[in-house]
Amino acid sequence: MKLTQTEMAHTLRQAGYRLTQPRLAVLQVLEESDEGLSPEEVHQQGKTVCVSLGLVTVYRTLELLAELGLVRRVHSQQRCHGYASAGAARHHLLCRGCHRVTEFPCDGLDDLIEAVRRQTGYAITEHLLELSGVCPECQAKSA
Amino acid sequence: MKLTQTEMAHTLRQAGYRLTQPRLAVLQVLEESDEGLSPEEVHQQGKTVCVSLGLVTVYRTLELLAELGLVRRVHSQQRCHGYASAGAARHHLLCRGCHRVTEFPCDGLDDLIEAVRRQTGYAITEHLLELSGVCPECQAKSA
DNA sequence: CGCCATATTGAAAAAACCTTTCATTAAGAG
DNA sequence: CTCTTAATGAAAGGTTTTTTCAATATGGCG
Repeated sequence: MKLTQTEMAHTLRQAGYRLTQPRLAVLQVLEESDEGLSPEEVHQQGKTVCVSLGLVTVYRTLELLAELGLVRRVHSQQRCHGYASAGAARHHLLCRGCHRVTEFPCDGLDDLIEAVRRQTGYAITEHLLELSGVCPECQAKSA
Repeated sequence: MKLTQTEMAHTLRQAGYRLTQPRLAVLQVLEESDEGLSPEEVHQQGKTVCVSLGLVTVYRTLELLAELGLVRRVHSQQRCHGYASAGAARHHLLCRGCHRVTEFPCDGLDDLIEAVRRQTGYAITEHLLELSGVCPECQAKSA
């Protein structure tokens, strides 16, 4: 279920931000698309809604919307360049404090994936599960 | 459980690649680190192992190692710039063919997360689950 | 309804990041 | 040890992202 532009606009106002044409344009583009878009793509499409829309504003708006949870970052294997040593598993646990990357045993995911395959018809070949939070050491430090 | 440099080196040779100083340096850096590293960071640390190591080689080596599964890409919320409209869920299903991003109902993940919390002591606040594969339409097209 | 304070914008410039090219080097088969 | 060629590093080229700053438009207030 997708958020409507109106709901998104409401959230923006609630958080004390102005409801500007460029922001509305970005919201509309994202709402209408069911692909993951790059800033450049949002910019191109957004200009059909708000002619003067600048790329810089797209960057700023996307960041803002992501902060407010109206938009999600999508991570493609093509475009991202952060690396960690790989063990057997492909499941990461990130610590927001020390940025450590751990891996964790991951049971029960296969069932979930099988269920999604049945429901959607997708042939699922890869998965990425990243949990993030605060590790015990950093919890202790901040206490 | 982390792969040792020796095991990694073995895999490289198996796949028909040469075992070069720069590659060993990158392997060693990644093995010794338990953080997600950027190419630049790998380069800096790698130069202490192989003085002549060039940044270009780091890029090439990381890509190669990722292909061989010796290294994983880690997706930080800071560095990546692909976006999609956010619905209620934070679970993406990507199609490799048409790059569509769908969301899927995700049951059973909470149990998994709770289990990880118990085992590791992490306070887990966020998660990202991305499945990727080929959607039914694209499967039909390529058949 | 129109004015004003200021958050927001867009353009340009700067910085960071990533890729391509190509002559040189070094791995490893023989 | 020699030779073939994969692999390297430096430089140049191209993108992508961020910073800066004057101009603009939003929305509260009269």
